[in-house]
Amino acid sequence: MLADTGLQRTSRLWSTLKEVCSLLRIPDDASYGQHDTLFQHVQFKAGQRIHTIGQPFDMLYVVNSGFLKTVAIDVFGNEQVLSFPMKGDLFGVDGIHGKRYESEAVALSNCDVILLPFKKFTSIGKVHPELETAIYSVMSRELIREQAMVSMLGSLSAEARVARFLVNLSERFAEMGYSGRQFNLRMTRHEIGSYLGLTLETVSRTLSAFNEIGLITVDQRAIELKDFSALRTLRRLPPSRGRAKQLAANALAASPEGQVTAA
Amino acid sequence: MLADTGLQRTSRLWSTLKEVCSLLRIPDDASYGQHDTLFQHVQFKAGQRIHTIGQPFDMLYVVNSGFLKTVAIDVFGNEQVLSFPMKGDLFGVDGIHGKRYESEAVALSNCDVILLPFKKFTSIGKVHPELETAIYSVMSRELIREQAMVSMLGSLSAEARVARFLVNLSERFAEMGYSGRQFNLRMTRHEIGSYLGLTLETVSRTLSAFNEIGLITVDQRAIELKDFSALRTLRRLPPSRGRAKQLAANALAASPEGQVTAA
DNA sequence: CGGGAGTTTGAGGCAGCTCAAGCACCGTGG
DNA sequence: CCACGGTGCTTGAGCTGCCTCAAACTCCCG
Repeated sequence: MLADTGLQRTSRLWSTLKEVCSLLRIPDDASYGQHDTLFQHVQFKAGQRIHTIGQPFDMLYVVNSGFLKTVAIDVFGNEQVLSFPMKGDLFGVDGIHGKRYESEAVALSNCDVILLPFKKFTSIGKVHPELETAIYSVMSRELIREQAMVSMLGSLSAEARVARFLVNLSERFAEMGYSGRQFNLRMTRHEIGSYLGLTLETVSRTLSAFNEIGLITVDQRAIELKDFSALRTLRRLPPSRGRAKQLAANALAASPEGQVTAA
Repeated sequence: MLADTGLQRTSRLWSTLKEVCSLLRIPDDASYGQHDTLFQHVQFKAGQRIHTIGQPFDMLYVVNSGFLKTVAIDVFGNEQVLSFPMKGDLFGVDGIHGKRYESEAVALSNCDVILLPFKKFTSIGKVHPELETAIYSVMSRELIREQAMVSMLGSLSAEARVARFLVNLSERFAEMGYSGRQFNLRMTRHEIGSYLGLTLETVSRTLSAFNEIGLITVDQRAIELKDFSALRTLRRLPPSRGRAKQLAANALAASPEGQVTAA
């Protein structure tokens, strides 16, 4: 089953339905307490795969701690990062339809992941109508997330994408009880670029540019957000000194022999 | 069956569960026949809105005939086309999570749409376990579709996106029993561009380029696919349009009547 | 201390965008 | 019937944001 994809020794930790729901930010229901079903935790080390493309689907997964990425591989063999699941996120949903996972999930750090055997989970849903609705709700949430990604990739500039990425990360960290101002990236520039539809160089340059104009400070993986609201609303960077010079040079080059513009 | 793909004026007013499932391409189940619940059809004229952003959610929708678009509107008021639902497609799913629709759905042609009151629909799911699984499956399918979009927007060139768009459309038309070779686009260049993360000019130019090198013929909304497999595997057009023309000319020069000089 | 993976930065090129102009199509009203 | 206006489509020309290629630097780990 999971053995070949790097299953670590099974932890002795188990979670109740109530705990799982709380993790997933699902509205609680008193009746869940009655259920004595326990869900198993599994530990993964950085780099290990939780599931791979084409592997038969039988589980959903919820992140209890740690950081992961999910990756699609297109027809031409290119990897594309689809999401960075972290505490409270559900993944594996894309396996439901075709009975096989359509993406792969990789641990970016040591992780603690809760297994939700799909059949078992949905059968509990029949006993607890609230849970069933909640499952639909979580899947809907995932869909909305993907729609937001599509929207972002379809219309935002590189700077705006990176800015939103930082803001989203910050909010996630804050939700998890960490600082939303200072944090360490868990992924490489390459992975961020893949996620945002940019090259790693563009990501690096954009972060450096944000750093230069005081929106953030960045040192390798360490990030500090300095101007949250500017990041939030950023659409396009103001002309840099370099670009300003360039524009000024162009303007000067044009004016001497050019016509005088009427006021 | 519902195979009457004809005009809306004679369309049926109600469908059985069995018919809805068949439309959705959900594995059938004999027990559905027992259910006497009927689902209402509603007709929309081109341009009419089925639901708008922020409107309270209570229904899912299935397209019985006609063509629609779903649109997100981002923070800055920009429209972004998210999908082009057509016969057999489900939409409205993004409303489940927040109890309000996150996107709006607009009819591109006259449409016949089946209403699925969410509460009623899921409560039937409790009686028919197969149906419940099927609902999960359809939602999972939608998620996979969005993932594919993200993947496309993140990594493919303009030409590849347009080519895939045509191929996907073609396959959908074929599934619906129409010709997959010749069809009319139901959406504007602007809408296609928004969907693919391109400008309308780029869409237009790309279609013209495909036309010039013989992959398709295009005249306004009328499309004919000439080289399906080339469209399928197309990654990037030869370097520039100029050179593309050149190459096309060279290729044609090899065949008898192929003497073509660059314009 | 050496090697590999990740990051930064520069220089230059090109795909796709912007701006602009003209054409095609279609419904409406004279 | 045609004139007319509005919407959508095509095509051109120029620009630029992001990519590509390349080199050097940092950090980590054995």
